[in-house]
Amino acid sequence: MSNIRAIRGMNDILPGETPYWQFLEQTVSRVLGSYGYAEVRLPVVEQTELFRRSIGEVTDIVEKEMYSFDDRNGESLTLRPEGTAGCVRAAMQHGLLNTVQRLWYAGPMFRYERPQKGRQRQFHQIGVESFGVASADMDAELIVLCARLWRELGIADSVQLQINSIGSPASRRAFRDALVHYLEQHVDALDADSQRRLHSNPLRILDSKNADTQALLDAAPALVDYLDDESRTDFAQLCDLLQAAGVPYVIDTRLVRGLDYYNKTVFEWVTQSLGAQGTVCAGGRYDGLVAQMGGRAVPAVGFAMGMERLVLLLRERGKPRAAAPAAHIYAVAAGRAAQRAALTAVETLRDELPQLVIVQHTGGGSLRSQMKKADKSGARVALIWGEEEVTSASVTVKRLREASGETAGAAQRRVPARELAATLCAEFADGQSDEG
RNA sequence: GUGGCCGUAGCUCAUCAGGUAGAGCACUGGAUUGUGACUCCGGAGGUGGCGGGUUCGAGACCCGUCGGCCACCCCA
Repeated sequence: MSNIRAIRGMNDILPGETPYWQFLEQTVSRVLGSYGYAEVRLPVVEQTELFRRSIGEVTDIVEKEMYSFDDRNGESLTLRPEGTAGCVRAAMQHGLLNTVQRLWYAGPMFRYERPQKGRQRQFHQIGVESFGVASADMDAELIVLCARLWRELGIADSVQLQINSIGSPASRRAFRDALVHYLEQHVDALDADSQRRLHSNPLRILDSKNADTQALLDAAPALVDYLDDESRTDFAQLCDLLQAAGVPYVIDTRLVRGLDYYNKTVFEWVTQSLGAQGTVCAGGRYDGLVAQMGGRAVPAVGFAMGMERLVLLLRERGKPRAAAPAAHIYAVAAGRAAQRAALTAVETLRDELPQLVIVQHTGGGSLRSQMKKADKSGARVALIWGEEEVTSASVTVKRLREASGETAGAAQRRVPARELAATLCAEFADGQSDEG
């Protein structure tokens, strides 16, 4: 085996996997489309500055996880670590923000992290962003949309919704100061990671996994008590709408988000069945980001789903509905003349019966070995061309998966070439095209 | 960046007190010079992740390194 391997944390998605991805992509595209969201396709590379300014200088992503490099002209570029920044940039650049915009995108993101279950260096997200609506009914729309998506994907039982409000920047600042003030008096009781975060990113201490730290937080100032009136009423409205829509949720007052641009509503869909990386979808409001990037003040909400994590859930739930189609027909030919006849006949067949999956044997070999391939392809019918068929302008049609009990005589017959399409049409008329 | 576990054929794994590797599946040829599945016979495929050390001798022991998995951190 060659020394050249895929980069750590950047995985190949092989034929056994792609049906799950296709099912996911098709379902997402359909559901989002039905809510009036339009797909955008954005560059994978952006100016490094874009991410520094939007995600936040002191976040782990910007500090140590970005794949950055200098372009040939010396400009610093970065493989996007998340999608929102680029989406905002594109919307601003092309003047899409004069009206309400509902957008979505899907694609690879890059973060230099240690791989583990549900986490890799190149991973894929589906992002959904809404611009221009400040009220909580928009937040509700996004969450309800998620809930529908989980139902369509068949994983609704596996995920749980957690929501919170982190308030306006001003109220969060006030809370932050109070929290730091409180924790500074208990520094020694904090775990090492939380001590480090105390001044860099104190809000993150709230969702520390350390039990002692969590105990300490019980007596700490609570984010809820610092919320501004607007955040409070908007959050109440969101809860009310979710209730009306029948979407269950739990309020997690310690839920915060890692990226700087969030405000007000934040939410996460989490699962128990993915190990330590249980967040399958997360997002929130980011009303200040567009202005911060130099645009008008445009309110926005959005979220991102981790496709690898969703695929893991789909796999747990068994076969996807959009499986790769097994071959219906395998075409076999012995000899040069037969090969010519087979190729042209099969091409004609594809014109006449485009819904059939026809695999044409290539690579020669004995008829026997070709038939072995036919069997392994999973095809229900083999078409056989040999000398006799060529001279008599006919084809042998052989059933490979005869239901037990049927007469052996029906298993194989020779039909005139011009009747082939009609014969196969009848053969597959039951509509049961295939089963993996 | 830190920690734990692991690294033998394409895949799943085995072997032994340290004495130059084996099975199943998959692949392939044949048993039927025009026909698959079941069965039978044969074949190919491994520098035992890589490098060093101990030893008369190492896949098995030691060290290093690379890679994988999981966890911390962080996040989708």
